[in-house]
Amino acid sequence: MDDDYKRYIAAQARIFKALGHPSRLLMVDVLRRGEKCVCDLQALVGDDISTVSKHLSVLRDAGVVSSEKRGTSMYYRLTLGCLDNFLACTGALIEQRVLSQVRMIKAK
Amino acid sequence: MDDDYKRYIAAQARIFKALGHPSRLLMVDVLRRGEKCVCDLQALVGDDISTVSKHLSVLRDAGVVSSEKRGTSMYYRLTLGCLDNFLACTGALIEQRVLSQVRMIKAK
DNA sequence: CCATTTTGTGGCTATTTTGCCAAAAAGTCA
DNA sequence: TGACTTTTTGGCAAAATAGCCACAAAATGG
Repeated sequence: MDDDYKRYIAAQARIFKALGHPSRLLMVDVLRRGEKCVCDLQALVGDDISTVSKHLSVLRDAGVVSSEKRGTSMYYRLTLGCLDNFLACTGALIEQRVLSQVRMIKAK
Repeated sequence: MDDDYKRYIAAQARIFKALGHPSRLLMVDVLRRGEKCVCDLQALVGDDISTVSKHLSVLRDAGVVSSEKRGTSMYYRLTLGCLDNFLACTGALIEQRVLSQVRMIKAK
């Protein structure tokens, strides 16, 4: 029971971990607006395409995205929902922290 | 502009990264129900207390939690909102993946 | 069939993260 | 003050991650 709970949390942590890299979150953010091929995502993040491919496999293994081959290209789409709302919250947290840093600087 | 966007995404990725460790997500999950002292959280995850302390500093640096000393103990509380909703979504994703694995096993 | 395009893998090094122990801070209580 | 409690920090070794290059796989077009 408690062991199941820990396993469940570990599975969720894996999803957060997959999202916890700038290039991967950038790709996921763009995928919110619709599917993209690897080449598009490679142009977006600017890394070597093999690096992008490995990042995408991390996201796929975590279940965050799914892929489908059509013609010569592989298309990735988002499978994780609730991101709009949550990213708004993390964004608010970031805004808030920036503001508090500004206040700290002013208080000097 | 595009550079600011990348910085913003990187700041958000830092939050996901902080949540992307089983022990840290476990503590955060419990903190949803109210503040806890370090000793409580240490008992929860079972690691050395110095390890727990470092995990907490990662969460604090990312802005996910805040801390306050009262008496002899340090109390941590959650500062990031929207977690209930998002964890429900990641949970649904995990359920769905488990089910699809069961189907794959049965299909053999 | 062969050349080309697109994506994934293997292998490697550099960097980062993790988690423990020991010790330092910072309070608290007698 | 001095012993004790709670938490943090420094330092270290093991493990994991990131990102590049070279090459393999798979599909397409001529």
